[in-house]
Amino acid sequence: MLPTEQTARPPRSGRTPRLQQVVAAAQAVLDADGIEALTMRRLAEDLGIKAPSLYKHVSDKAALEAALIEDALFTMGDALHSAVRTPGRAGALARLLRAYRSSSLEHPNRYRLATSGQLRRDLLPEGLEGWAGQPFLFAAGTRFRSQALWSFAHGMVILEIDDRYPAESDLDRTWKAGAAAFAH
Amino acid sequence: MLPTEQTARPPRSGRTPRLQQVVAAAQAVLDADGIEALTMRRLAEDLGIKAPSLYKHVSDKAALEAALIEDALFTMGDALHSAVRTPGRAGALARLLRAYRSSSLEHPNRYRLATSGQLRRDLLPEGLEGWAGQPFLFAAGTRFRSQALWSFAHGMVILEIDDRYPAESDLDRTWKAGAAAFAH
DNA sequence: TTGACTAGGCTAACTGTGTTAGCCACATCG
DNA sequence: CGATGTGGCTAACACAGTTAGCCTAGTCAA
Repeated sequence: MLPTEQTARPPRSGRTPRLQQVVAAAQAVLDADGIEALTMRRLAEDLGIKAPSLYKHVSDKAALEAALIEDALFTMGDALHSAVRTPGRAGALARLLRAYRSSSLEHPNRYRLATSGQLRRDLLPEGLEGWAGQPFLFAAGTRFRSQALWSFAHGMVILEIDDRYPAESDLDRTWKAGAAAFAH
Repeated sequence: MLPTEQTARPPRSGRTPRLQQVVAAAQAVLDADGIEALTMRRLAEDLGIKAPSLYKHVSDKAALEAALIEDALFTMGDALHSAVRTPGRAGALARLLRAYRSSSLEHPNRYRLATSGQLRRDLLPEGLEGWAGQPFLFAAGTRFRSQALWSFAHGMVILEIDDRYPAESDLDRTWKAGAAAFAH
């Protein structure tokens, strides 16, 4: 998600049907029980096979996670692009933030996987990150405001997912305060 | 780091001398080679003992990590408090952000450990988080602006640590853009 | 001085993790 | 018919955290 210059939506990586089933099962585990539950043995069991058989379809666990990250970035990127595109230019920033918040909190485990820790860019479609972050550049004007806005949005989401805000927090109002700050 | 009402600096947790040596060695591993290098066997080896002996001083690996997190939050909290206290109220926001950025990037592995993922609050001194985040409330005025500002700062730092910005990014200017947005 | 207790080490071993080597059954197709 | 590719299997390895049980040296009270 690095807002740079104009980038087209990159092509999805090719997957065999069986691999697609494996990735789908992995995503189900991730969504249901979190990344620490996503073990090769658990995944294999859900598929009705044994763990070593997974390596007929995936080279690594890292490659499997990269597939999940790819899907997450495509889904989120689509949501952000459509949020920024829809009506007119006015209000694009608010719509972008709403879309960012809702699409990330809808699948918190996917979001955390896709946006935390080091990213194996060599396992992802080239340009995917840049394309997904594109809407921020559109909504914020300059590159710097775009990155600052993204930092704010990511901070909000990841801190909420990781349960870092006090229980009594009114995060709606915090989002509004941030949006107001960046609205000029 | 949850800015709420006024909180005093909590007391450090008590540690036996030997435990303090263990924690210090763990911090050295963390700083040098990252959290994934911090294994019980590696830590024991650095101390010249065997892994099971560590359990004479620490109940869990989680408790060990909690000790590292505690130290990180105290260090960072002190830096933030002193940044906000120093001269006058004017410019407190800019000084706070500078202190946040520099003190976190000074020890990126500590910062990531302390601020990412679920926090075992039951293993930390009560009130530590709130005290450490206190300066944000002072600098931002309202609770909501405080949380939004913290989200921005955390997003900036963690995305830089995790290498999520494009290589050509001028993060100085991005920080300035964010600071300007929150300055009103 | 002796005995109890504590601190702090040790080895052996268990479970769960990712992963590899090597084998085997079946389908497809020249 | 036979070759080849697909997709399973078992056995096994290295390394993770962790536990049980044992041993040694020091401290300290009776």
